[in-house]
Amino acid sequence: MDIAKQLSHIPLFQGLEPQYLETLARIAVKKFFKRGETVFAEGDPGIGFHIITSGRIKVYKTSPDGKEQILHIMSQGEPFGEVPVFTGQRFPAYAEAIADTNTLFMPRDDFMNLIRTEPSVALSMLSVLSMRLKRFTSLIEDLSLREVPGRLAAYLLYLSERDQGTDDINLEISKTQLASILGTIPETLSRILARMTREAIIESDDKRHVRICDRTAIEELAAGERRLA
Amino acid sequence: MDIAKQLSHIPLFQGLEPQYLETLARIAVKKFFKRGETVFAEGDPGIGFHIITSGRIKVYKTSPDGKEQILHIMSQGEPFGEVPVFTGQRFPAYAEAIADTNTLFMPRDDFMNLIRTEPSVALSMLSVLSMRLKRFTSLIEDLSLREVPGRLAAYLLYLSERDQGTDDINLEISKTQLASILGTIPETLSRILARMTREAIIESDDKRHVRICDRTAIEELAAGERRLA
DNA sequence: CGTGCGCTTGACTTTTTTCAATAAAGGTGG
DNA sequence: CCACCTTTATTGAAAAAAGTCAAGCGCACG
Repeated sequence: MDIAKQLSHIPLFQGLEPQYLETLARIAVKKFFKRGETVFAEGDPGIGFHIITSGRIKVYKTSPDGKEQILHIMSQGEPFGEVPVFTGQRFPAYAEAIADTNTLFMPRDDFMNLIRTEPSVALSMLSVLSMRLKRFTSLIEDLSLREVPGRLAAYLLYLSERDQGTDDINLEISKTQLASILGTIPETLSRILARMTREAIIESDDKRHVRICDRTAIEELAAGERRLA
Repeated sequence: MDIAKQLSHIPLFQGLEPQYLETLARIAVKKFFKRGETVFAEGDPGIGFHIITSGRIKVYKTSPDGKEQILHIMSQGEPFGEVPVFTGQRFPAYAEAIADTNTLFMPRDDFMNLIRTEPSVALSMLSVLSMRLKRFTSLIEDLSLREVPGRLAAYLLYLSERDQGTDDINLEISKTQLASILGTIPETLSRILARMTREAIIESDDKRHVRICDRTAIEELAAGERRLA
């Protein structure tokens, strides 16, 4: 597919004039990653960043003994790996394809040149990084100030809201990965889902799906006004 | 003092041409906050950001029951509160002066105009936000993958390194605030400092000072290769 | 048709928090 | 300069939350 056309659908480049899209299209490199493949590792030098055109990527940290904390899961249209482009340092985390994924790779130097001549791209990128800081802020708040049931409740509300307030939530990821997003382990998540089911707050099958039965209870859990028995 | 001169010392504006410094100086507004005063609250609209010229600011989140997680402590030359400038949304956290503090306040619209005409400022700001993302990444890693002794050890190493590798570390903040940075409570921190002292890894008096006695042990704790008895 | 991975559950351990009490330090006003 | 009061730090005992280890189930995939 035509790269310029793909680029024109990326939020980061919305409103960019066609001539610059052409420039970008010339410098962008198509890449493909098989499910399970590592895109970059913590400590790798960051010579550019990726934009996802299809598939899904998880960005995560690991502990010496193998536990994993997912920082975000990125899908179509989202850029990732930009931090070392602007700090000039190395990747602070790992990235791995959790589905077969196509990306456009933007080499650092070319992209920096574009930014120098095209302020709207700089502003878009500032917005992207700021949104990400905001999300990290929430994640830190969750990890530090809430217990796992509260984090789970907040996450379910977030997914529900993103899908127009539906009660039928498609997790889209495995429960093991959900545990890693919530900063816990599968056993703990499993137990808490069981408790919430027992209290008729949710229904949960094993098919990456959760149904909210008592939204008020979920909201109270997320707000810390309620606890599970 | 002359605002343009103050601005010329701010890393964010290094290398900016004098004419732009003059422009900035005209739009910047001097502000003063007394120790304990709130600079902004979570949810406030972000009509601009601050740059610290003297003093110290803590940026933090709170839980319903009053526990507090410090996101960062900012001092001279550092900007804070930029996120809503670029997201167009509200402040995602609180900011409070923990010492008498002077800032330069940069109104959003004027600053955005500067960025549109001066790419070097945009690049500086991208660098600032990227560094912050990197630090948040570490904080998330700490909170999720390490226990409190490991976090404390990593923090001590960070402070030591920042001060040219000295063994005599000046915390500069109260132990209550250190606990809040580490994502725990004063009691837990106190106990862990006591255990580390008992094992002759550190010496800790109550005067915002810690001395590293066994650096290897600290490094092993930070790397998760060792645990306290 | 088995092998493996994801998920669940139970029993147990570890870590951290909570609650309470005390001690020490620092600032304020007389 | 001292008494007083608030804040900060420490310690113990008990409770709660989450993690570890181990076992078992079921479904998907080769």
